Amino acid sequence: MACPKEGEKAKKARASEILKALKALYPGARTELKHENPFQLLVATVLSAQATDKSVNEATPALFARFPDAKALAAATPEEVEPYIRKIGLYRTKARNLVALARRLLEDYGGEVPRDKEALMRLPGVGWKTATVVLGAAFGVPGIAVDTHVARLARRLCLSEARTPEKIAEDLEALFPKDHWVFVHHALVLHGRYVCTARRPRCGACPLAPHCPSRQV
DNA sequence: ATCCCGAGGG
DNA sequence: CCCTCTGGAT
Repeated sequence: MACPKEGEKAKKARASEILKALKALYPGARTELKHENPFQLLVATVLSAQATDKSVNEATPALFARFPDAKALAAATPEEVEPYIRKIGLYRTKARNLVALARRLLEDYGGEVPRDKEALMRLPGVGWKTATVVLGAAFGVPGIAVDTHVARLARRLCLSEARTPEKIAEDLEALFPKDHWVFVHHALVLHGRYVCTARRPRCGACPLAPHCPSRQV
């Protein structure tokens, strides 16, 4: 659906209303970056592709106890890794990819996670979304990581009509104050997961509906 | 556009 | 049972 014509000023005001509604709706959503262990964050983020965050969170403690860093993971075979990530699904492919990732990390960067977005994206299994998450949560580089949830909501709310994650992120970052980016990202993910779902959005139960050009009655 | 090749949920 | 799941590579 096409978004209605709207001036920049009106759009920004609407974004502000949306932010306010999200604050009320998700008071527990993250507001600050976590500064996690770069390697473990990278692995967890790669694992989250086509997987539920819940399954990833349950699997990672044991995985990192056994393979705490790139060196340990690079020395493993995919078969050794599989048992630790079985419950995540697609585990065969993921185990292969994870070991390949660790080996590249070890060969090209001495086992460290590079802080550069282009370098991160050159790693196997790492695309724009994963690179953005890692730069943010591991190194404190601000940026809205646009995943399928965020992309869908940004477009439904007519906060962006762009198609690529990069462009959508640009639009969102222009609409919300930088110190709210972390919250906006997390809140949109939660909302996309539970209310504004891909298939049948629950517009009737959505507090954002008054500000949403795409709402269904 | 399609594959990946599975667990968990509605 | 069918479908989804915080993607990335081809």
